[in-house]
Amino acid sequence: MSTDKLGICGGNEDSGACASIPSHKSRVRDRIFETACELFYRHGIHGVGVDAIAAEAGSNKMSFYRSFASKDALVAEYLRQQERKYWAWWDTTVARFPDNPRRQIEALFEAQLEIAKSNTCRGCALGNAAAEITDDEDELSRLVRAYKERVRNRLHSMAAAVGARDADNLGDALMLLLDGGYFTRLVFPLGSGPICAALAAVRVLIDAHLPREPC
Amino acid sequence: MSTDKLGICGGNEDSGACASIPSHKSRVRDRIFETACELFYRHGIHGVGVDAIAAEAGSNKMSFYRSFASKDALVAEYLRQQERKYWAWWDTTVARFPDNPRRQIEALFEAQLEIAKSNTCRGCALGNAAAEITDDEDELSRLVRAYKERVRNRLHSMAAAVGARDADNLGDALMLLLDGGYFTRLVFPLGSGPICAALAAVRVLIDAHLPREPC
DNA sequence: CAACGATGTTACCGATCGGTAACTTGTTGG
DNA sequence: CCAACAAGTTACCGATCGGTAACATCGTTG
Repeated sequence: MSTDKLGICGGNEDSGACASIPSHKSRVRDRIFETACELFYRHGIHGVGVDAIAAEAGSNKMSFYRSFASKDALVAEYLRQQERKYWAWWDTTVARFPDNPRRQIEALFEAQLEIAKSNTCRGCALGNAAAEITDDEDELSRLVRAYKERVRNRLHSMAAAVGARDADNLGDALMLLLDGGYFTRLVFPLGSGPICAALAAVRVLIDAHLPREPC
Repeated sequence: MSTDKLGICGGNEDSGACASIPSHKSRVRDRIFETACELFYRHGIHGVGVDAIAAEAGSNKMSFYRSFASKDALVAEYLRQQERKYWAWWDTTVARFPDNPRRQIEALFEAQLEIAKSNTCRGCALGNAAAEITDDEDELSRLVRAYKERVRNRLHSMAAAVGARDADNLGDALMLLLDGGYFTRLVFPLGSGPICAALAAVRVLIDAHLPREPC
């Protein structure tokens, strides 16, 4: 119950491709970071302490603070990586259907459902963080807000590409279905929740926003 | 910045109608409880301590523990009241259109949007709690799960009443839109978020699930 | 007035939290 | 072989947390 990957993220590790980090001086750091990501996703940010992270990574608190300036810095890095992984998943999912915007949208919801069937899935990491980070206008809040706005913009673009009459309206509806799937997945187990109805709703909504051709 | 009501709940206080409580031995208790509900909703459950609740209510921790067995007991009562208020809001909203299931559904989303425009709205109290309560299979988790399942069942029933061919599928789609609205409201300010597109999507989905009549 | 119950006040407890200092171990490489 | 550095270890700090004990105050009621 430890080495399985995060639920909501696509896949590929960012091995080495992350800007100009001092190279391989960070074996322990990487171990701690991966452990922290798993624990944050599973038990929430408030629910995991620095001691627990270091211990679960087979290290200790002092080694943790040699690699991270503070817990907040770690959390910010966690959120940023979640977003990077999310967009990687999004891009590879969409790339399977170039020049077919409608299939791209459907593929996104198909892939979301597939991930939701994993028992390690606990919805959207960034969105869950939004429910925890309530206080001030700090960096964490801005991170989550910017992410959600990017999702919205992308859906608007895809709705426009599919030829919707009111692209923003269709994109917003798609976002409600997407986030509704993530949100309900927190409560409904495995593949039995309302998220199973998302793809059918997506198809209906796209059809309704297309210029008349049926009939 | 204190006496305004909760954002997501309809209205009416449960003045006196709550089973066989020892009557009026609880002036302080009520004050503390109301304060706790506001703070829990605004800052999350983990983000509010017993000291802060008692102080904000003009009392102190010792008086708190004379009225509540523990913080967990208070949280459970908070969640139960949120659900009671939610169903009261739901019932009064729906009751305005008896014998018209379609208008009932639309009215729910209209009322949700109206509440979402309030600046005190932070989405669904029970749902937000689900993102915080991650650990065990305790009472809080069961409370939230039971609530969400009741919402789903009600939407299934309403979809059946409206005459949908696949009522469960339509009800699930409605639930995705509903919870998507709550979830996105955590991040998007006031009435500018994707939730504004919910009602139009609801109408499209209902139409699509009705036995053919257009054309 | 006396007595009682409800409330406020202060001090405290043990646990946990984020964060730091000082020292030791172990590996690597010139 | 020895210097250098990464990592583990232990102990500690102040703050905060949920929760409790003991005592002071106040208002009501008989």
